[in-house]
Amino acid sequence: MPELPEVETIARGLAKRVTGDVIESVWLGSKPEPLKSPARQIAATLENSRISGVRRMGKHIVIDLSQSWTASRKLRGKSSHKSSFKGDSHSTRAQWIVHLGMTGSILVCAPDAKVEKHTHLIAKLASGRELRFVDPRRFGRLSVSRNGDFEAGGFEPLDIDREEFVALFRGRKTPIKSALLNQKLLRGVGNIYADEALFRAGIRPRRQAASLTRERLERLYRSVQEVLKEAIALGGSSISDYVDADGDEGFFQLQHRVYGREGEACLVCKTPVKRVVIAGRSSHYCPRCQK
DNA sequence: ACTATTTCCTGGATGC
DNA sequence: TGCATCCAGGAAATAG
Repeated sequence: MPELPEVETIARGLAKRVTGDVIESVWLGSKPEPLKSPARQIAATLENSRISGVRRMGKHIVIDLSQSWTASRKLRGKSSHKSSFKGDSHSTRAQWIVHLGMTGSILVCAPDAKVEKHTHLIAKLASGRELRFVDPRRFGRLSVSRNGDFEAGGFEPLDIDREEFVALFRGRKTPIKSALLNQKLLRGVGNIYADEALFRAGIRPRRQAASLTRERLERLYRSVQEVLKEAIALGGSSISDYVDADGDEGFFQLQHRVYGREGEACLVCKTPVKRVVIAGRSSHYCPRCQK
């Protein structure tokens, strides 16, 4: 389940492998697609575009696209005044936005590689390779922004400053766990890292957000950043079948202190880890260490 | 304006 | 062994 550290890892891997390549053609599966933009618009935006970079925003992968000069000519005809700007690709900036949902993955592979079940999009690259979007559970979403102005919602957890972070929870009656998962507040924190950050901060997931003191929230701020940074350094958490763009697994799952450890001894005090359901999400915590 | 609940989807695990 | 049922999760939609 890709959250911020996994998406960061994937985006970095993709950036390394496909930056500079050109998407020559796009195939979209015929079934109802997990798309947010119309299929025609996605294909039209991607085709003949050069990948100028890949980055992460929250849990979204943003693939920056620029129309190459030759592609412009091919599309618009040689008389098009649009393509006569001085070789500056910035004016045809667009974005391909990928949300992996639960089970989505982006693969870079050879064209003769077996097409996996649940492949929804294949982009043929000028280098001869293919970029494929596979998502069995179809919670992932593809979209495009034609003018490159995609906005992902709340604050980046690793960029937000302490005061902004504290202010996020002011007056919120919702459980702190739910607030951490709310992408309109913070973008990129998911179930695993919310539980892990709350454990490190010594806060129970059900605690009403507004009831936390400034000191508690400052500790949570440090915990969120710490856990995300450590996870990124280890390539994310490989739960179920997550692998990065190179097919490598992450190792942060070995560092989980509460997530997925229901009934096991707390690593600090040996009390069995509890699991409760908050907002439909399983939440793990130590009843002794977290108040 | 908020908050809580339901829905989408499929593979893997569990139960009888 | 086989079939049914449950569960996981992010975020949009819906309900309160």
